Amino acid sequence: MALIPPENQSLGSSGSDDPRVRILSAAGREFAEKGYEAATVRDICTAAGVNGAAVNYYFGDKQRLYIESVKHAHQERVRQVPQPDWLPGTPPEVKLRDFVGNMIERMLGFDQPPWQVRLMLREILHPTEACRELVEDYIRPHFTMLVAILDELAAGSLSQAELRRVGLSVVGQCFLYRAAGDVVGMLIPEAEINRLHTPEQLADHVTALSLAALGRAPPLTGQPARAPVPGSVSGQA
Amino acid sequence: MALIPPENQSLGSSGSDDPRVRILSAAGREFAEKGYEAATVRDICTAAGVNGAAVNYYFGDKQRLYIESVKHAHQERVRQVPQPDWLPGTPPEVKLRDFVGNMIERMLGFDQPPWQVRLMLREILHPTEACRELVEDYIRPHFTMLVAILDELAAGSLSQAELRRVGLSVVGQCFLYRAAGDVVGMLIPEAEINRLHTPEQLADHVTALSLAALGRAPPLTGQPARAPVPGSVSGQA
DNA sequence: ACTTGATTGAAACAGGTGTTTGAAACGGTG
DNA sequence: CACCGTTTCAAACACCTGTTTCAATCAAGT
Repeated sequence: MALIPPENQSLGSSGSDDPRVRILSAAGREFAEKGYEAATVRDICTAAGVNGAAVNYYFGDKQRLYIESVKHAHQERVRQVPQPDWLPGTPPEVKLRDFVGNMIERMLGFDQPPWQVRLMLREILHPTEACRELVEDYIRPHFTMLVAILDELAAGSLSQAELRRVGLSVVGQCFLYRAAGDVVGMLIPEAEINRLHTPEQLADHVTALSLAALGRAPPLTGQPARAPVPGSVSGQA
Repeated sequence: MALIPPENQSLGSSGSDDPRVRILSAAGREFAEKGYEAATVRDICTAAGVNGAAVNYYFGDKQRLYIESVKHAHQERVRQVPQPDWLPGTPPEVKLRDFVGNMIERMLGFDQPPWQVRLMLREILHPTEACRELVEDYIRPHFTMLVAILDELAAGSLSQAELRRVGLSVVGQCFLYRAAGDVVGMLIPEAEINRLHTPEQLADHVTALSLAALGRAPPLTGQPARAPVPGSVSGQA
């Protein structure tokens, strides 16, 4: 009766011989596609090529298997797409473009397995126990980096709270394409999607819009900023 | 054997006497909270105060009940928060602020039951059969209206494709708060959430940022637009 | 009051779920 | 080889699911 599963693997081998990682990988795919309830332990084991009792042997529980698979996918993702790193003195405009491009590539990149992001997306939309770890280890560092870039761009003229709001605006623009990609595909003509909504084009668009909003690039219309219409916005406290 | 359920209700009575709407309402709440698979017909019937066979009697199927409950929630939502309508000659800046405020209120408004939006959100993230109807009846008209407002703001200097991209940027900023609200709550200090992330403040922020990006309001930093740094963005074809 | 149709009710059904069991196979070590 | 803990396997176990059944109940219509 070895209830405590062994931990002594030489690691690194994300191949196919270790039943643990085979189960984790299959579980991630299955959970991402069907959700927690609809994904069955039997299907996962079949896909992993192991016996139905293996998941309980190695993970004890379906719930703990789910949490482990989320963390596994997250770790794989971090390994695949490392955070960008810049030489000192790099202009913040370039940093923003790199950051946005990196985020979009990580969200939409076609050369990477999509199920890992889908799995994390589920966790973001409907948080469970695994979410807090995901935020602290993965999302918060990225967001902090984005806020720092925006701080450089604003040159101290915006408070931390305002910077965070702008950061959420940048993230939101990218996030929509991943989370509501199917609906976006219904709203935009297909030909336009293929031509103008590539990861590169989207990164350019989001960056250009954000820089223009911060006054670090010309407005999208090309026109100079006009005084706002009398009875309109700008109703801040 | 009346397999075809009766349709002849005098309508309007969203009260509690009609078992049909009682089931639809309970089903919407349940589906929104737990998802399609995890929500059980038994719990729905218990919550609705009807017998377990009623859902099959009135809707025939769990799946058809789900579709009907999505449509029901959507119709309720449209009734509760009608689209804004403006007098001719209203400045587009005001229209944009109204539109964004309306969208955020519909997504985040605290005075309304959140389960309807949660249900539609599930459908957007993981579309099923009910999604297409949702897009055509509900989302596309709103998006078309937004694009028209942006067209006014751009004064013809942007193509339809560019306008659509800007529109998605506007929607994405709002969408993030609804879809990833829990994660946003983890990233932003709680005091800041309560003070600066009210629907009103968010609408002001999104509008100001978007107008600034279009050159119809001063940049967020207050600084005028500067020429972009040499080797940076703007790498459009 | 009687009939007729629509609705409700409690119980049962067939199927699939996560999980457990106990024995068989494996792989080193004395 | 015999021994050992570790790992695999097929089968079974409760349990819960959506759905059906069929008798009881209700609300007019005549």
